[in-house]
Amino acid sequence: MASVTPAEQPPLGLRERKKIKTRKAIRAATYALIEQQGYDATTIEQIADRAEVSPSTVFRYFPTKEDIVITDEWDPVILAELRARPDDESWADVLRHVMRTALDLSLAEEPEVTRLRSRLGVEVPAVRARMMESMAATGRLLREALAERSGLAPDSLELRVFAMSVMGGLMEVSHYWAETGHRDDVRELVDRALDVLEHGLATGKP
Amino acid sequence: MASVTPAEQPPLGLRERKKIKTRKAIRAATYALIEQQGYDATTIEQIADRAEVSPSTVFRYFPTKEDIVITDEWDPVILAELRARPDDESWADVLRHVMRTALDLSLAEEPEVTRLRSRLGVEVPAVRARMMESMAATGRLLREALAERSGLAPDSLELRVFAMSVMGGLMEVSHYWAETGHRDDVRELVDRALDVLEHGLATGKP
DNA sequence: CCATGATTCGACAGTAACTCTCAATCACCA
DNA sequence: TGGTGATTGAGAGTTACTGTCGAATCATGG
Repeated sequence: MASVTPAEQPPLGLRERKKIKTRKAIRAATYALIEQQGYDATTIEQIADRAEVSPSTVFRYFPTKEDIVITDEWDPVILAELRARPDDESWADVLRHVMRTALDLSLAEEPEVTRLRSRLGVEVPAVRARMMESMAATGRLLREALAERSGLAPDSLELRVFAMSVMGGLMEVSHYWAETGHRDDVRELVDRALDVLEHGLATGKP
Repeated sequence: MASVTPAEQPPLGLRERKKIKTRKAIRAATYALIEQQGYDATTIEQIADRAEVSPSTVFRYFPTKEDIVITDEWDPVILAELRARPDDESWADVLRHVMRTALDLSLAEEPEVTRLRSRLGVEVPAVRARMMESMAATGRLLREALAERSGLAPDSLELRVFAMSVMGGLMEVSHYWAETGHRDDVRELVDRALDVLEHGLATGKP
């Protein structure tokens, strides 16, 4: 695999490099503090101290406290992956593939963070809220892709409902994963979820 | 119809009556202020003033500002309706019926509020977040009902995913309704959404 | 190598949502 | 009517977040 990393190759100036470093420092500080104190008990001031920046800088990098936790850099990757799938593949298979890629990357790069994040998604309402926002955003991406694939208008009620229902289902997978401490089989969970989304509920009664 | 109103019949004491009045006053004040100033510009203090209570009282009645906007009293009604449907009805029909009842009630009782609420759902992130929370809660109700109906465990991944995906789809209907100023045909929108959720996307290609 | 212009940073002040506490008031019941 | 427990109001405190303003830092052209 030829460099499957989040971002860019352009020769990045010193300024940019510093920015990335601060960004990372803030996120690392946040994760560490949350691990040992919990989310609410962790204040922006503490984060700033630990990351060796001023509180104002923290806000310059992340609009809200929740964003420090949930922001990641996979969206462009996902989008690319989404567009790269063959035209005749069913949406479920496309999603299966895309989700698998995203999960693999995320789990490989920073496994504890991935877990912590999904745990916070169940435990802290504010974080959950922010996650749903970003889920809705991804839903909009998804419906663009599905529009091309299905020939439906991207803003038709049908497509919108469909995309959001898929995202809702996938979000539930994350919660389920966090609640029932399953280990590495998130991907299996995703597969099962996509089966449900594709074929509907397999009820006991016919 | 014999009194299809949110709540109770027991002879309510003066204390209870006052509580209900204050609650209503706070909500009314909030809606009025938001109509004329917008959500963010409206502070709790203003709401308290207008409702002729103290700010602390406002917080006593509603945990957050968003709750003042989105709280309603239909959940018990919905739940009852959900359980009352015949056993052999398909989940889609059950939902169709329940949603229709809820919408009819809500639109009949306070049409402007219903519209405003769904508008705020698109415009104000915090409100949207709170709506999704309550949507998730309703999703849990839904999956209880679906569990009885389908024979699946209420906390099985499959059922959870299914319920949340349905709720996601329905939430999108509300957003769609708010964005495209459709008039009275929310119910038609719901019908179309449920068709999608039941049968999947009707794509252009076979 | 230095001046210039653009960013970025830290410090500070301000707002508003929420929390807690305590004393005063009020509805209910004997 | 007097006691009692619930409800309220006032106030002070915490914290996330916003805006502004010089100072410091850095990329760039001469």
